[in-house]
Amino acid sequence: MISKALEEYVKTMYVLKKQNGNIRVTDIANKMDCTKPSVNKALNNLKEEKLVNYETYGTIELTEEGENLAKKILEAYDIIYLFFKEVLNLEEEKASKEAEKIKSTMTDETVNKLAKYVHNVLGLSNLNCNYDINEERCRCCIRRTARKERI
Amino acid sequence: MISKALEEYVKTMYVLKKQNGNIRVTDIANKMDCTKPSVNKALNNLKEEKLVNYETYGTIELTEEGENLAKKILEAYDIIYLFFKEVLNLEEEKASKEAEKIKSTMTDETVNKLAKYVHNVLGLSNLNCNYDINEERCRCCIRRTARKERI
DNA sequence: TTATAATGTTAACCATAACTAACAAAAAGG
DNA sequence: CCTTTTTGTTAGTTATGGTTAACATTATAA
Repeated sequence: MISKALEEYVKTMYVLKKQNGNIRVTDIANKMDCTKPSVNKALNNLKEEKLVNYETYGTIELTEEGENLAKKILEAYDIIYLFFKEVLNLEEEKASKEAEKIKSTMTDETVNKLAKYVHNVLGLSNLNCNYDINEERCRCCIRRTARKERI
Repeated sequence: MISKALEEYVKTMYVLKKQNGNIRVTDIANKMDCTKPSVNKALNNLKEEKLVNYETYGTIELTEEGENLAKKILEAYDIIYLFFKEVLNLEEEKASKEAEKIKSTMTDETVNKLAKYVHNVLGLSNLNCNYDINEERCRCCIRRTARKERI
């Protein structure tokens, strides 16, 4: 299991790739509000873990495993954010902060249960909801909306 | 703001005081599954933060501030645990683990909103529930039960 | 095409929070 | 009371994850 700190780098890289089409040390550092040497160190660790492909001064890419991890983290964020915002009625900003803090701690099982719960409560209900953390899109509603909001 | 790691010590000390009437380095180490030097170092840090009173080889006590912090953490745990167990229907063990991980990250506001939500959902409902993180006991139900279960 | 700017890396350092090994103090038992 | 056991402390090490300062490389633009 990799650390939360490293997971955060993976997530950020995934988002940058979607946004910019590439991943650069400076952009990661800006997005994460840290320094370039910190990013560099993280990249080396993630390379060790086979989550990232890169060579010194070369291009940075997430491996497939890295991408899957990023997706999982983003999924968790989306669901937790929705719960806080729509179910508990927290302000967007607060819902987002809470979701950020929690997203990397929950097991897949918990995230899935929460996802189904949120679906039902929000009246998008569909007791056979096929939400699955590894799918590209939830079949009955929520996920893409949440995703779009944040990225 | 003190670290999560230190908060965990504060919580453990509070529980030990309730259980044993006193707080000892060895007991903390056992409960937290860490070594005595780690505890010693934590105590020195907490003393700096005025959360603990103690002198070398002397008795260990939480200050009032320390006690309040411990209560707050335990309250948060209780509510989150209930949510996972009773609302999401996680197994006790899993609900407990998830609550442990999350309890120190949530703001008071979020914990309070979650508490009210859990109250309502569990049909202990009382829309004017006066649950307050700083009170000794929730006026309409849950808290003491949850507390008893764990300590 | 070469000087300059932007980007990326390395080295050395700091803080947190854990550990082991060794030692000091206090408590318990003979 | 004095020896042994338990308890607590100190010193030194390790790992993670951040920092700054200095340097190397790549890209840009005159």
